[in-house]
Amino acid sequence: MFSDSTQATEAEHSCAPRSGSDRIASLTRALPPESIVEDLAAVFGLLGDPGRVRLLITLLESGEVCVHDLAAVTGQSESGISHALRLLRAHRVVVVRRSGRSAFYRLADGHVRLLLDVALSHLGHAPAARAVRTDEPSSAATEDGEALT
Amino acid sequence: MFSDSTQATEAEHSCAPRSGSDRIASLTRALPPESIVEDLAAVFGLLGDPGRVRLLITLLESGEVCVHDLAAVTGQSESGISHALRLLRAHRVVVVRRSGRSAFYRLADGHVRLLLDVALSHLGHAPAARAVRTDEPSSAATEDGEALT
DNA sequence: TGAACATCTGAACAAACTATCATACAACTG
DNA sequence: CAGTTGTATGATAGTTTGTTCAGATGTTCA
Repeated sequence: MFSDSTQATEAEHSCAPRSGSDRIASLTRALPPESIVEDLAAVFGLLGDPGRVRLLITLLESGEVCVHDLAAVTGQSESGISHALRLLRAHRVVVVRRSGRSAFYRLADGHVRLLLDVALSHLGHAPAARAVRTDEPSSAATEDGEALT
Repeated sequence: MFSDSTQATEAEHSCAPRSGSDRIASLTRALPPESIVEDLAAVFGLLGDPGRVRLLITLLESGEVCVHDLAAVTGQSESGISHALRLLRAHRVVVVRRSGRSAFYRLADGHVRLLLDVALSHLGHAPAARAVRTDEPSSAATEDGEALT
């Protein structure tokens, strides 16, 4: 886990020249190696497309689905689904089981469910697909979120 | 949470005409509304860039950092950082506190930490920033992951 | 074997994004 | 007040990404 150091150097922080070159150095050192950062970004990037999100949620709900059905459910072309699955496969997000001329895909592990749930709770929506909690009205809209013009 | 229904209709699944139009219908119904899917994808998309990942990890480690220092730590231009922060702010991933001519940013909530940790554990790396386990050599490469040519 | 089927792949184009530069603005300093 | 500093913005060029089409591969069945 990333260490939880919310104490920072804020009080003495000047942000002007010499704001804390040692603090900058230690923060820089704390960054993971670039290869890991890139892997992280790549995995998140995979989830950064509505079509792939629908695809993954479908797999989440049903366990194992073939390409043809994934296309039907998510409303995308079978070619598009195949391309998407290829990317997801390469990053071990999904695994395939082939049987005859069909290919059945499922999630490789439980991480995706967790990621989607955490992101949903960030949005303020309840993490469930159907049981969407509409309480906790719009606490999110009262904050800072200026809608990019 | 998304319901965990790994039992599916797999046995009877034919994938040929009439593979289970009712199953397809029910899976389609189970998909969240498009607006939520798009919000989900948007948030993940924000994490799908190495520069923004470094930025967020820095905030994760230090609590509150000004734009100038974020640029120094993550090795990006101040303009680039400012653009990135604008996007993150719009999606309520970070919040800003202004003091004088400086702007101090911090994570809006704990979700980001969770997302990064889950994604890291998916990669098979230890979730820590510095304590990167280099054992478990390439167990990941033995699976299916065909490296896109 | 030949036709229908399920999936996969490569190439091409449009759309979206990133990085960069120049500049604008507000706040502090002298 | 003029100059400097920290941050924010707009526009642009260059790259990446998603989508689509055409076709390739491998499977089943008559």
